[in-house]
Amino acid sequence: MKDEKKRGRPRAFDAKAALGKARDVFWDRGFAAASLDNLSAATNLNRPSLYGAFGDKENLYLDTLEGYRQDGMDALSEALDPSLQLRDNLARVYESALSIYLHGETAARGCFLIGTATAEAIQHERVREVLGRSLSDFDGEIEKRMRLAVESGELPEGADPQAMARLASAVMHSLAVRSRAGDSRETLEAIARSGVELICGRR
Amino acid sequence: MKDEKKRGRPRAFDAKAALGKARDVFWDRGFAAASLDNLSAATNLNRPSLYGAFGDKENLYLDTLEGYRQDGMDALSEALDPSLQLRDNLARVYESALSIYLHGETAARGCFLIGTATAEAIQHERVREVLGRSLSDFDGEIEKRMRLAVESGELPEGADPQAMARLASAVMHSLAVRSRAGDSRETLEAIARSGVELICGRR
DNA sequence: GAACTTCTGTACTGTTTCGCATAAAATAAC
DNA sequence: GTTATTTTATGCGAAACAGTACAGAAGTTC
Repeated sequence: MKDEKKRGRPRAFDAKAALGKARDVFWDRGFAAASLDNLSAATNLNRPSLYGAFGDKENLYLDTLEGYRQDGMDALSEALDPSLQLRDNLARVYESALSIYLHGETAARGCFLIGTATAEAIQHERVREVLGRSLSDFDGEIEKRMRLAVESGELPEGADPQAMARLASAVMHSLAVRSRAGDSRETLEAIARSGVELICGRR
Repeated sequence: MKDEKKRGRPRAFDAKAALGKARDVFWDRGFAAASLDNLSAATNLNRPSLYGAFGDKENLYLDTLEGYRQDGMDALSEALDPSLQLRDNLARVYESALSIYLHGETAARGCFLIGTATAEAIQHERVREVLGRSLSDFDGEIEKRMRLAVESGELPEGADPQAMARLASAVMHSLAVRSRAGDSRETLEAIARSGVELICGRR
């Protein structure tokens, strides 16, 4: 499927790597403030190459958002390994999120989606669509794990898996915002810990 | 203090009203995508008047952020009336937030700070500062109420007021993001309700 | 090897951007 | 009324912007 040799001159760059570089530019500057010159410089691609591969700026941005969403869902599924306790699952979810948001302890970038797509969501319907879908997919994946936890007795019988999942997500949304606002790793880790405690009960 | 008649030609506009109009533009479009033409049209002010009154675009934006922060703190203090139960306090906080975020049921704008300042926080240090201060002031105000609740026995003795306050804020951060992502009022109200339940216990 | 197809680099276009220079208008102080 | 001071309106200007035309380069297919 993907190795059908297309004829004509082949690409001299790796589209996936270029998307990653472009994503970093959007992540730092937001969609509106990122210029095609910025993107061109970061990817080492001329504007015509960018257009040829990804379409216009909005399309390129949507592609980076979609990639981030996918990566996030993969990390989430991994963190929610049902052979572990729910409290460990949640702790892993937050830890994995923070490792992305804090980006190596130094510059805090927060969540790419919440940090940049939120701003564009009003004016750009397709951005709002990706953002909304990302949030609800995230909720849904956690909800599945919550449902298991109710069945297995990890959570009390009357607990509402959907509500619990949304609150677990809420803690992550808060980490996303706060890390971009400059909060320290210690503070964020403390919030994650107390979130786990509140949802799963004290050990 | 404020009525010292300055000489020279007096202003033909109400600066506070103009700030409100400018804030609406930033709220919809974000800082970077809002042009001075947009702002000038919305406020009915020429660009030189805007510059004279508020300085450059970033300064104007910072002023609108600061005003929003103030309004938010006022609304928060009012909602946290300590003669009511903590659970009613929180419910009022979320209700008041949603009334702003949803803006009359139709167009969901979310939170002005979280929806727009987050995007600029990396590149603009002064924006990050206002955002960080807003978040921590909010936490602090709720924490005061939580401390009272522990003293009065509304919360169990061992409860950590700071942690509880940050989690209460987290629910609001999530409402802020989700409303801008297009979630329905019903969904958001359900999340607010289960947040109150989780923090204050079932009735 | 010839023909065809696709990609890359340069350079361009027309628009939009922010911020300001300049001059006229409106008030206060004298 | 005159002068000083501040605000308005028009409109400029230099830079940045997104997107593309075009020509040459680098492959594939036959």
